[in-house]
Amino acid sequence: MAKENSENQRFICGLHATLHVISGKWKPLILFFLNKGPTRYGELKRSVRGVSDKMLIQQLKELESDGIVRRTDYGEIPLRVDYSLTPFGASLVRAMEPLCGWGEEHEEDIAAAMDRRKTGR
Amino acid sequence: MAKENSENQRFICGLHATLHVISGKWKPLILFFLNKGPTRYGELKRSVRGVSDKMLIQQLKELESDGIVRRTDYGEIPLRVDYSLTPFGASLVRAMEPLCGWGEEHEEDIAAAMDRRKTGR
DNA sequence: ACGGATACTTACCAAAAGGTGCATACTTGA
DNA sequence: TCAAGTATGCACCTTTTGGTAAGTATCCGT
Repeated sequence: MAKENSENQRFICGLHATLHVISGKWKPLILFFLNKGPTRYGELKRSVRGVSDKMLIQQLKELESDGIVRRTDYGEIPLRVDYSLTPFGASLVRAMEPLCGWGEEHEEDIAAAMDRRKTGR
Repeated sequence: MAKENSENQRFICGLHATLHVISGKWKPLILFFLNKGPTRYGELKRSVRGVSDKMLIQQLKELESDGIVRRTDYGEIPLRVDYSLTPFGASLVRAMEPLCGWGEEHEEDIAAAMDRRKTGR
C-alpha cells in the first residue's frame, strides 16, 4: 500500500482520467439511460438497442467497479436486478453535459467527417 | 444539403458523437498541448511523451479531418509545419473543461479502480 | 561526406475491444 | 412438460487499435 503519489502523475490531465471511465462502445448510452432513473437489466437491454448480453454486463460491471453505477439485486423470487447511478455517477453525468451539448450542436459536421473517412477517403 | 434529420438519429446523444472525435489514445493529450498555442510537429512529439511518429501523425490527421486541428505547412526551406486548434476545435476544448475538472477531482478514485481491475480482479 | 534534424510513410505484429452463440438456474404460464 | 422470460457466464473468433522498426527526402553544420 502507501504508494504516495508525490509526483506520481498517472494522468496528464483530468480528461485523460475521465476518458478511462466513459470510454467503451456502450457506456455513454448506458449512462444516458440510467440518468433517467433506475432501470432493470432487461429494460436497459431493450433501450440500448444492439448490445449483446455479454457487452451490456461487461460494461455495467466496469461502471460498477468504477463506482459510477450501483447494481441492486432484490433477491426476489423471479430474478430481479436493477441498475442506477451513484451520486458519483450523477456528478459525472453532469460534467458530461457540455460535451453532450457540443455534440448535439455539431452532430452533422461530425457525421460528415465520419462518412468522409469511411467512403473514398 | 438539406438532409433534414427527421428520424435520422446517427448518435443516441451528443456525447456519443463527441466521443467519436476525442477518443484515441493520444487525442486528449494532443488537444491539451495544442490548447496552449500552435505547436510544431517535433515540439508536439517531445511534449506528448511516448507517442511514436505513426501514432502522432495518425491522430493529428484524424483531428484535422474532423476540423478540430489545422495543419500549417510554411513551405520553408528547412521543413516547417505546425498544428493549431481551429475555432471549432477551441469550442470543443471549452466543452471538455468540466470533464477535465471532474477527472482532476476524482483522479485518485479512478486510479484506484483501475488498479483493482489490473491486479487481483 | 557524414551525422543529425525536420516531417512524415510504410510494412508488419501484438494486444485490446467487441461480437456470436451456447449454457446455466430458476420461475411462471400454457 | 415445454416454451419463454429473468440475469448472467463462458468459449471462441474477428475487428480495431496501437506499437516497433524501418525508410524517404531535404537541409544544415562540421
